[in-house]
Amino acid sequence: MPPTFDEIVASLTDAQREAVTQTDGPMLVLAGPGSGKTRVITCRIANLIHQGVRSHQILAITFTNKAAAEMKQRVAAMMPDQRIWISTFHSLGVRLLRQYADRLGLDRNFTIYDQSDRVGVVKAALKSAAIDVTRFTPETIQGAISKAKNKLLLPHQFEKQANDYFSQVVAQIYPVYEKKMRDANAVDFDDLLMWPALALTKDEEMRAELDARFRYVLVDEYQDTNKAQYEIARGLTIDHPNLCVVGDPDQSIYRWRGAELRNILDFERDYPNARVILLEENFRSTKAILRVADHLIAHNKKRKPKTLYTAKDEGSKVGALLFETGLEEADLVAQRIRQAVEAGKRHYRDFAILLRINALSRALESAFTRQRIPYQLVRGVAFFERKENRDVLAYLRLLLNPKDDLSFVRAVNEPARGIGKTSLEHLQKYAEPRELSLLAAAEHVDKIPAIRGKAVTGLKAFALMMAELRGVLEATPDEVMRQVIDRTGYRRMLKESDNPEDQERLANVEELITAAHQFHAEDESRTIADFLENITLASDVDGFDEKQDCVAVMTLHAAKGLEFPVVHMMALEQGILPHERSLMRDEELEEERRLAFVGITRAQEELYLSYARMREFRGQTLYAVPSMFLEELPQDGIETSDLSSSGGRTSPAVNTWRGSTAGASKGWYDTGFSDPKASREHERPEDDAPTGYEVGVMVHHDVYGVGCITEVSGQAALRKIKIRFSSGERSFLAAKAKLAIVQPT
DNA sequence: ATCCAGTACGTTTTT
DNA sequence: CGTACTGGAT
Repeated sequence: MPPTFDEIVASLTDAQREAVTQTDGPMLVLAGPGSGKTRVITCRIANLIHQGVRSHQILAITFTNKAAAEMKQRVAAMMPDQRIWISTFHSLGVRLLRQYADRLGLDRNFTIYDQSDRVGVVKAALKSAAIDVTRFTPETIQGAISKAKNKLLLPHQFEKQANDYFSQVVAQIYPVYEKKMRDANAVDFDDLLMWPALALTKDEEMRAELDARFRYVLVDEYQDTNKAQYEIARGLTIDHPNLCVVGDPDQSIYRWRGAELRNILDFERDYPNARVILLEENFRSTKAILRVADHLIAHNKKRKPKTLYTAKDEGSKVGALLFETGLEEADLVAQRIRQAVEAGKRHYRDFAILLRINALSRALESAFTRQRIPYQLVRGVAFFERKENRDVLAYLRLLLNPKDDLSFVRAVNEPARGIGKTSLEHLQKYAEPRELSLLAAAEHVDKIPAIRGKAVTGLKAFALMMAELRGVLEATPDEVMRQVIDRTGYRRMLKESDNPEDQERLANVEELITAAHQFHAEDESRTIADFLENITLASDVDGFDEKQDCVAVMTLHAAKGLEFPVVHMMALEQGILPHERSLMRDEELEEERRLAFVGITRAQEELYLSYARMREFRGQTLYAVPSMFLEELPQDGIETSDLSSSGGRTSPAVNTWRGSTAGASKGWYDTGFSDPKASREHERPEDDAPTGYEVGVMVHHDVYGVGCITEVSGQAALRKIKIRFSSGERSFLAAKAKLAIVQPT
């Protein structure tokens, strides 16, 4: 029997209850980590409904789709059958843009470009504006445009305040970029916030309409809102200032993305009669963990101090673990996890490994695979970023939005249709002055004399095929996907390829059909367009499934809002955490410290901070300097163990390396020995005695059938090979496995 | 037009 | 170390 609403309210602390029951007027909830923030928000929503507020008058905004889904579920548990609008800022933006498309001068079928699409647009803009900048990468320029948009600066406004050379270059490209976006009927992530924000500040009629519609607005993770998001929240709550924002300045980790800590710090200025509630009691972590977190974050100067406390036990000491190398770190952390599970103390799902950068996950993946430890890498969108999947999705995007030139270029010659670089350039030259999309130009290919031969028939066939496929769009998402894969020839291309990697690509593309099917099965009203939108707006954590019994591996950013019994934070080394690019500026360094704080406060019972003496980086092994944050922890609160293979015997004191070489500022020191590849070269006599087992060779196994070798490692008796069968990947000792090489026919 | 091999290049974090 | 792009050969 679930508790009644009254029982739930009764179980809240005084501060929490006040945040839940004071529903009218502006409210700022400063919620420390683990202080029951989500509980407060969901109870507040439930309470509003309890008081008779209509569910469609409530808008709750979260940071990720996962958080939104969770919140919906928790509200539904208390107040069933209510349809409350809970979404991310970006999803809200999409809905507003589609709803008010006419008013904003947008076509309703716009495509949402992700960052890699945007880089493509910048490249195209550079090309068509004939600007040749070798000094700045398209990525950097894209980043600057993104920043401008976060600040709600349109091209002409940006130009006015472009003082340095870089900004002036960006100012030249920004309007071209915008033109291309409009021509392609595309919007980027920032547009999803910028357009609604500008509309709310400029179109009073629209603003008042929306303000009246959303009587109660709640914003989670308010410390991470940027100017555009601020204006959206503000614009919706002028006539009905029932805005409740929840956040923690100490957990602000998106400054680089335009987040303005000022938004939360100045809330009381914007809403002078705001009620401020502090949630300082932590219900998540042990005293030992909380003390470490508190001590660390106290080193930030630009900060409002607050006291964190918990009624929980002291718990075990926080462990600082030193390893010899990054590889050992991964191996031994994996081993510790496995031993705890095998001893029956823990489940795999109790563990999380938190990393500053994604690149660190490689070593872990290999350690987990070797030790047969189940894990999930929380990097949800990676699957859709594979070339083959992007290709297929490009077809779909082009079908839904024929003006999407970027997708046209991507799809038109994959599989090959004889349309090369020169033909495409001719097509572009024809289309641009005529304000035609590339697809429309392809339909007129007869009028373009410069295009000849195979390219003519190829373009015609492509245009015709797209026209035919457009008729399929009404089918279910999975059926549309299947038709696209089949009728574009994409499946055939992969199937007939003799490159073994293409068989995996085929499997991935087929997985898209399954994904579309599942998407539809969850809610039958969803279309293929919804599917595409969902993919582009998905965040990394969205794919994380805490019910699966495996170790979670993710970045510190992705971990925000989650909690785990045991947390391992890895690579606490200068240059990684804090990241080398933050070392120059105090504000960025403080953000790194907050990032560490977020990581530490994810832990409920046990926390381990690990680092290594040496770390392989970009092919060479460098000495690492322990993170300055380790020195900022209460020394009596942590227990340091040297688990390195040398046991600390041979290593000189870390301090003797400091500040001597050029690498000092970055925190890296050359170890003086060359990269491991060189030494591996010595011990590779196995290449002289070929066994026929090479990557790409097809083999037959008595049990698993035919598979393809994906990896060969080790030598002689220890030579191992990894084989991918249709049933999955398996490793064998080459000497023992009953394998026969299948001769290609 | 296409393919491949060689090189240049860069690497935080993400909706 | 890996990928992405360029320039050469076919």
